[in-house]
Amino acid sequence: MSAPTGASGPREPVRRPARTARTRAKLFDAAITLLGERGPAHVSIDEIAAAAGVSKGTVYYNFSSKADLVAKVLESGVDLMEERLRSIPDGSDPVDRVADMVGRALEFLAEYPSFTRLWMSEMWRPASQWQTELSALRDRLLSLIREGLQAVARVHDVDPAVPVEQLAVTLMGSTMFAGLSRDNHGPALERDTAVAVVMTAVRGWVRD
Amino acid sequence: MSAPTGASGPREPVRRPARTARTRAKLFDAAITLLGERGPAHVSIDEIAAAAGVSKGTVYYNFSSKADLVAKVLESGVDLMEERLRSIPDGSDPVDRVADMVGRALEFLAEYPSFTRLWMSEMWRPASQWQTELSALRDRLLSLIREGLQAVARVHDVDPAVPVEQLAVTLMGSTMFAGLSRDNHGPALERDTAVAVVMTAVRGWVRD
Amino acid sequence: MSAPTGASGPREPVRRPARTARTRAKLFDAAITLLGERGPAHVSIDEIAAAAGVSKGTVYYNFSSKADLVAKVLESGVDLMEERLRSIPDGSDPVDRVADMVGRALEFLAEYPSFTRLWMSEMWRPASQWQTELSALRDRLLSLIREGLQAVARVHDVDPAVPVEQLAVTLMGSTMFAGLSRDNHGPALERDTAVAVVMTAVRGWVRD
Amino acid sequence: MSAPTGASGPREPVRRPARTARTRAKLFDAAITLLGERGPAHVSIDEIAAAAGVSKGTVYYNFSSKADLVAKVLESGVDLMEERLRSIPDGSDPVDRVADMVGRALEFLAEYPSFTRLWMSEMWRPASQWQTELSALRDRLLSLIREGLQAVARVHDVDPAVPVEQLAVTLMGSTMFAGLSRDNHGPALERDTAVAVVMTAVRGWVRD
DNA sequence: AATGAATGAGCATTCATTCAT
DNA sequence: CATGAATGAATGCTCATTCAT
Repeated sequence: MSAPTGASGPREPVRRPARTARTRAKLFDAAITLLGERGPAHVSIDEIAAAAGVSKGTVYYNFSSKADLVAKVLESGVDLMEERLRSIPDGSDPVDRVADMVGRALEFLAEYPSFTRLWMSEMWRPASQWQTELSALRDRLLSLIREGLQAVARVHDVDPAVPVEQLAVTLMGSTMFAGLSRDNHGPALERDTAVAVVMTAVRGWVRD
Repeated sequence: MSAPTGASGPREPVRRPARTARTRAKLFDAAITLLGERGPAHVSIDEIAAAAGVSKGTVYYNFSSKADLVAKVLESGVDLMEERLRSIPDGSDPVDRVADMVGRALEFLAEYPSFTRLWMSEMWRPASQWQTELSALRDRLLSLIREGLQAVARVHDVDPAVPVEQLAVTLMGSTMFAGLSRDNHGPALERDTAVAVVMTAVRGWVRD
Repeated sequence: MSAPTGASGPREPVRRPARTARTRAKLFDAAITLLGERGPAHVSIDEIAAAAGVSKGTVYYNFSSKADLVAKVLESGVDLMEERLRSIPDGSDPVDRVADMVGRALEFLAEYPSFTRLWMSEMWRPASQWQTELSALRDRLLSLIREGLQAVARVHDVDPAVPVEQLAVTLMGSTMFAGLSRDNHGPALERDTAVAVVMTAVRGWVRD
Repeated sequence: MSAPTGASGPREPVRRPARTARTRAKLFDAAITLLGERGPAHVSIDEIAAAAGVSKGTVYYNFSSKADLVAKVLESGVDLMEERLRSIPDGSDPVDRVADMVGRALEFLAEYPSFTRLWMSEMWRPASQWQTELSALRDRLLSLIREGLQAVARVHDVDPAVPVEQLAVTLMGSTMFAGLSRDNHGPALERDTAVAVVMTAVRGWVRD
């Protein structure tokens, strides 16, 4: 299973970037899987290096520290997820668009269960810890959801007692728990059913 | 702030000298805070012992291993939360009872933010890891929610496309994310508003 | 050869100090030898532990870091040397007392050649590095020499163009180089001859 | 401040492209400073390369190993110092010539404090270590001093109890300590005073 | 002549765990 | 009950060195 190397792209216009890019991709792949399965603390750099087929030194040549590697992996995962959620075609009813977002998110979570677990367990740590702004990553996704909900609020009559901001947070929670639960119990749950379950909240919010 | 040592229940032959009980309480307190703040992997037994004001040996006199300590802490937290959620008076409309549960859960999460964070990041780990049945703990809470929802389904017309089982999972997700978010952003969000936000899902489910 | 564990003494009145004291002594012994022979950078903690017959962890149980160990070794060596130089009986002519000091210093250097080399190579490092005040250690010895010279100046007519302060520094240099040289070329050089050579400077200073 | 690259002499076939020469000079400069400040063990090739503004590979293109670089730096420093001390005009009283040597040495040490510190801390290491013959370097300087002293002995009545050989060693020690001390305490000490202090030993030796 | 990516051995340090007292 | 000294396996990280380009 390939890791969400997403937005890394052709970053440096240097002389021998191909080699580096390949190395990094291999590391991302290996890292995401291991980190997600056992959690950062229970995976050693040695293991990641071995899984990626490079030497330990190479990890440190490409990432400044273990924390940096974890952060970069998390970041690239969120990049990729965001990209997917952003690419939803305009036009349909805002509620359908939110449903689409939820569906795509669930797909993504099913595709990268390791990322999901990793993201889940790091997400709410006091921001300081993995120096990257985990909260910034979180906020990027939350903004996306919020925007979707705001679009809904613009064309529908919604419960004014429910702050969009907060609804976005709970929606994110529902989606992630649904995704993790699906992963845990096998593909028992249809994608559409899962979406329906999560969307229940949106339907309860809209009062038309 | 004291840790949720509460419901450890009459697990051990009660006539354990008082000293032990006090020692354990101190350890639970210290452990819960540190573990929640930084995650089990980033807290050493030394630190916990120091924070509890006992020697390292004492930790091992009272718990068989670090994993055991973490498991016991998690377990006692879930015990306490469960107890609180169970003690909801009968009689009112099932929807109100679910709302009450959500409210109490949010209160609990606010009271023990460290436990919340710890629980959150361990919750979805492949069950093997901390040998305790993390999933068993999860299921105990999920059952509670499920029962609440089933009671709702018994007296209300609910969306048949939404499996109660799954709705319970997403409700748990919403609640925990709401709780964590509240903790992160200060007490900005009123308890009742938070409850309303989470309950949106239930309202969307009920079709009366 | 035993290390200059000197002033460590019965430091802590704790419960089981004997074991600790013995462990530390073994470590000092092993450390001084290895550090002096190859320099701190070329001796690993593993080696020191092995030479002392303890485990690596024990080193860290007793010293907070490698730098700390080096610093403590240096300190205890200087302690011991100072002690020896201080114990010179009063009464004789100040010049003889200085000669006595030089002689004892040379003896000490011959006794602990490893310490000598270590001390020599660390002595003039920019004070910051081994956080201990290396310069403080240096100054302790310099003060001793300076006092000896001042006593000389009090009863003899000395060259006023030569600051005592500076003469002390050069005397220290002569002595250490003489000591190292003696160590390098075997015991070829008699103690008394070596003293005479170093004392040449004092004799040139006194103009009676 | 430029490093004492000076006397590297006509070692390599002179028609080495200018580029190499410049590269080496930059490396010498960077190396001398860093090595002196922190000691060889605490300076990495990366740092030296960076400070010299070249890539790491370039260091290895120009020097066979780190030890080689250190050795070459040391060697070229001693070369330069020796050159300066040799160029003292004949004619005057041998004692004055020795004083002149001491003065020039002190000047040199003040000019290249980094070299001084490096030289000082490596000087007395068991010869094996930096495979260069450190002792050979030392001996070159000692010979110079010895010759100066022998000239003195030829025209003056000197203390026969003091072997010239040994006096040379202590003179070297005095001079280096004086130099280092001057560097440490700022230029507080006049050159001439410093010379006078060191020369005290010679004056004590001459009995006219 | 120079570079930078990759390497892997080496090392300081941490930490759960044991055990004699 | 409790402690603190000791352990040793595990691990993050550094760095001299190599080599294809």
